[in-house]
Amino acid sequence: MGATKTDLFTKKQNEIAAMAKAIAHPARIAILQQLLKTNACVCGSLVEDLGLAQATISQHLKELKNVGLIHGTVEGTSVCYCINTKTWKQYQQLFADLFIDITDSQNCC
Amino acid sequence: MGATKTDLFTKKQNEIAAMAKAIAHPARIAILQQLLKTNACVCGSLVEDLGLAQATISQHLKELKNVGLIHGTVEGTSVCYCINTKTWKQYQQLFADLFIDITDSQNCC
DNA sequence: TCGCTTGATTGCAATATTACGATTGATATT
DNA sequence: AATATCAATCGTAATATTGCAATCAAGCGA
Repeated sequence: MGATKTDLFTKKQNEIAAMAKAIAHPARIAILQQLLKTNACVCGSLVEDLGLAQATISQHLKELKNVGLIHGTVEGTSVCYCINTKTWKQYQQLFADLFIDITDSQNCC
Repeated sequence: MGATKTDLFTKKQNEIAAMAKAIAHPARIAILQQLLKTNACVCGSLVEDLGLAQATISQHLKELKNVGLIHGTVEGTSVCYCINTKTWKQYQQLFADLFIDITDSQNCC
């Protein structure tokens, strides 16, 4: 017990859940918004901006990297992060597909 | 430690994260898709469909109810669940806003 | 009323997540 | 080479989530 029973669900369902989990934390939302806003790679300045410890930020960045939403390139001692446009568009599409248009008539109770 | 430091983030960021968390589990995705597909309220038959224990399904339904994505009405001994159209549209809008269009030129590294 | 069915709740065990201090590895700078 | 800086990783503690058996509560039919 305790672990999600992924074998009961379709590959797609597990995939959607994993993608949602990646953005299911305010720090990761904040990181993504910061990357969108500054357009460029803010790298380590995210630590000052967010107010979390360096180790914690690094952990969140790793998760975002794992699902491919961002990628980082080493620049000297610092690392530059930015949105992965391709994956970003996939997320856009996936959530649009999930929250498909629904008519009020479908509502039954 | 261990708990999310919500006070560090904006209300909106916490809200988005909470919404994402609500759909960050394959069972809840499966429930929503089933409700969309059958159009009507499948109620307790979700238990047979998904293969999880009744208590577990009930718990997931409760979470979906908590964020307002579904609502249930008692019909005799059974309970009829369906999508909450209003909240559904809010989710649709919120994720569309988050995954805003991005141009490849914004990509810097 | 008495059972039967349905679904919510409780209590518990297993696992996952969040957060951070401390350390490590890599690259600049002096 | 010695030192400083940045970010990843390790180890650990606290908290959250997942899942289920068992129980509870409400409505229905005989």
